[in-house]
This record gives sequence, C-alpha cells and structure tokens, in this order.
Amino acid sequence: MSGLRERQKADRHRRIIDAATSLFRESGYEGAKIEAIAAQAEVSIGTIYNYYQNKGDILGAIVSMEVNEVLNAGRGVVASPPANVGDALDTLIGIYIEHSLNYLSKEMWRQAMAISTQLPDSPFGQAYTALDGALTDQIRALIARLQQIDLVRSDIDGPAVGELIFNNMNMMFIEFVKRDGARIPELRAAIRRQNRILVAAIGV
Amino acid sequence: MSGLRERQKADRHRRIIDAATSLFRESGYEGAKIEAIAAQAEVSIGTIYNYYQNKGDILGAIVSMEVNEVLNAGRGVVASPPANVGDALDTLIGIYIEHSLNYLSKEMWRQAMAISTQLPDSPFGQAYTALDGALTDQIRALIARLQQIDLVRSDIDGPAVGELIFNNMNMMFIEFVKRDGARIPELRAAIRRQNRILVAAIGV
DNA sequence: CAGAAAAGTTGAACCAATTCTAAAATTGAG
DNA sequence: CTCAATTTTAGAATTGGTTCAACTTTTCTG
Repeated sequence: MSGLRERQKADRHRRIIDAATSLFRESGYEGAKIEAIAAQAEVSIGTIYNYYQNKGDILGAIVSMEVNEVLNAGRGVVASPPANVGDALDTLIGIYIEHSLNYLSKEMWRQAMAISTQLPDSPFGQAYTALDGALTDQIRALIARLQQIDLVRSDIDGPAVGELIFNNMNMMFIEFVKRDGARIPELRAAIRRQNRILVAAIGV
Repeated sequence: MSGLRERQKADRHRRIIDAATSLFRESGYEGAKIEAIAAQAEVSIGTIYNYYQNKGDILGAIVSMEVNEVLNAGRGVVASPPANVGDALDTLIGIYIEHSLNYLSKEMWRQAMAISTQLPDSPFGQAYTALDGALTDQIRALIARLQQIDLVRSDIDGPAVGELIFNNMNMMFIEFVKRDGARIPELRAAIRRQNRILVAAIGV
C-alpha cells in the first residue's frame, strides 16, 4: 500500500488546490469556472468531482488552511497574554483579523460564509462550523488564562463571555467582508469599543 | 397614469410572491424551480425576471415582510418595557425569535442569509443589511429607553451595547437555523445566559 | 509475469438559473 | 379613434455546475 497511487492522489489534490487558489484570487469564486480549474490543474472535470463534492468544498479546503494558520498564530497569545484584559483581547482578535486576508479575498470569504450557511451538512459546512468552534474555544482559553493570573474575576461565566466575544467579532467580520470599502483599522476600533463594555464587567 | 398597467403589475407581483411562498415552503428554496413558480403564478419565466433580478430577490421580498412584522411587534416592548433589564432584553429577543419561523422555514432562512452575504450589493443583499440595521436600532432604542427610566446606567456606551447584543443574538440565530434539530427554548436560554453578563455590567 | 479486481479518470450529456430578442399589449398625442 | 412609441411578455437559447457510464491505470493474486 501507499505506492504510486497514493502519491498521484496527493499530487492531484495539491494541483487542484493550487489552481483553484490562483483562479479564485484572479477571477473571483464565480468567475473561476470548474473547467478552467481542471485545465490549470491538468486534470479532468470528473476528477475534480472525485476529490471534492462540489465547487464549494474546494474553497472550503483553502479556508481551512487559512483558519488553521490563524489558530496557530493565536496560541502564542493565549500562552502568554498581555498584562491587561483589554489588550489581551485586542491582541488575539488583532491576529485573527490581520491574518484573515492573507490568502483569501473578501469575495472568497463571502462565498465561504454563504456556502457554510447554505449547506451546513456538506463537508465544508461542517468543517466551517468546527473552525468557528475552535476559534470560540481559543477565546475561551484566553479568558480562562486571564482568570488564572487574576486579571479576570474568577466568578464570571467564562464560556459564555468567550462565546459572546467571538459571536460579536464574527458578526463584525461578516459585515466587514460584505463592504469592499471597509478597512481593518476601523473594524478593530469598533470591536475594541464593544469589548470595552465587557472588559469593564469582567476585569478584576 | 396608473391605469390598467399599474394594476396588472401589482397583481403579478402578488401572484409571484404567493406562488413562491407556497412552493418554497413545500419543496424548499432549491426544490422550487423558477419554471414551477412561473406556472403557478400564471406568468412566464421572463416576466419573473422582469420583476425580480434573480431567484434570491423573490425570497428577499418574503423575508422583508417577515422581518418587518417582527420589527412592528418589537415596538410595543420598546415603548413599555418590563421593569428590569434582563427581562426587557429577553422579551424583545423572545419576540424576534418566536416570530422568526412563522412564515420562513429554517431552510429559507439559511438561503436568505447565504444570499445576503454572497451578494451584498444586490437589492436583496442591501435590504437584508438594512433590516439587520433596523433590528440593531430597535435594541439600541430599548437600551436608551431603559436609561431614561434609570434601569440602565446613563454613562454606558448604549449604541455599542446594542450592537453587541444584536450581533451575539444574530450569530446565535444563524447557528440555530443551521441545525435542524435545534429548539427555540434552548436558543433563548443560551442567549439569556450570555446577556446576563452584560446585564450585570450595565444595570444600575 | 499474466490476468482479474479494484480504484480512479474522463468528458459528453443533463439540468436549472439566467439572458436575449421577437412579438404583444398599453399608453398618449394628434 | 388611430397609430407610433414605450413597456412588458414569452419562451427558446445560453451557460456553467454536476452526474454518470465507459475507459484506463494501478494493485493484487497465483
């Protein structure tokens, strides 16, 4: 086992993702025709559908990579957070937001979000929900960490606060990608302003 | 002006919406073919596209009606809210949620949300964003009202709190419609739990 | 190594949304 | 009342994602 066939498979996966990434960025999600992706990946249309259930799942694979990078980058902040609650949240959220447009354009984000609500049970839909869950957990972990070092009151409902912060950030991010003109600094400022209220409520 | 042609136009609009509503509920958004909607509305396919830019805009018109009803129902709560912050929020949010599945199925909501992120500049996308804005404003109005009657501290950032509450509720609602098994009481309980933190922070 | 089984590939055909253009209906000026 | 301009309708043609049956390639068995 794991001979030629395995290697070819991995190679085709990579070629499809590479082709899709460049075409999505170049012509947008809708503009990138499956036929063109197949041609650039040097694979037939049928093969693409053998590897991915539908066009959305190809985008899904790209989004997954991006979000996993973001999660990784966030680990450092959770491990040793800035020494006050507001800055800690702002730093973690800053990492999420600043990394978010590295590989994915706003248009790609919009499509990804749309597909994940439209088809919550498709492979991508489930993966996207899991990624949201992982981000929520990371924010919760930060809150727990801040409780450990006595920056956050130990009697507050940490999980609920974490989810509240994530949900608000996520919704703000959704609105952000919906407006092509929206800028990152303004987004971060708006979220800071909202979080200030929570910081006041949960800080020691 | 405004003779036969106007009346026919209004009539066709109504017939299309009626046909679409019943077919969407019966066969789902994807299952309801434009051809079938046209047939049931006794209109041609071309006519439908003359009245609505695309299939999504038809759904959009239905969503608009639904959300406007919800907004109307909310006015009463803002005018004379329950006498404590937690109950006031719970009542308003309760109205939103309990009314939300009257005309629209979860599947229809998923489609509507997906389209509004996918095509934020289409007529429907803009209308949907405006509706979200109206709901946010209503929650903000409730906060302002509670400040007037001294249930909420006057020095808190009302608009930011209102947006935070809306964003969290909306995100919870999105996850709710994504899971066919999710139930309204659990959704409301989860939102109450999250809002409790805010209530503690802003209450007098 | 030969040949059968398993796994994967291919692209033409299918389907439903959307576009397009010729035909029909309505309006308003004279 | 008539007819040219304007608006609207009809439905065939187009488009692009997805499916499927026939064909290849790889792996396994004796």
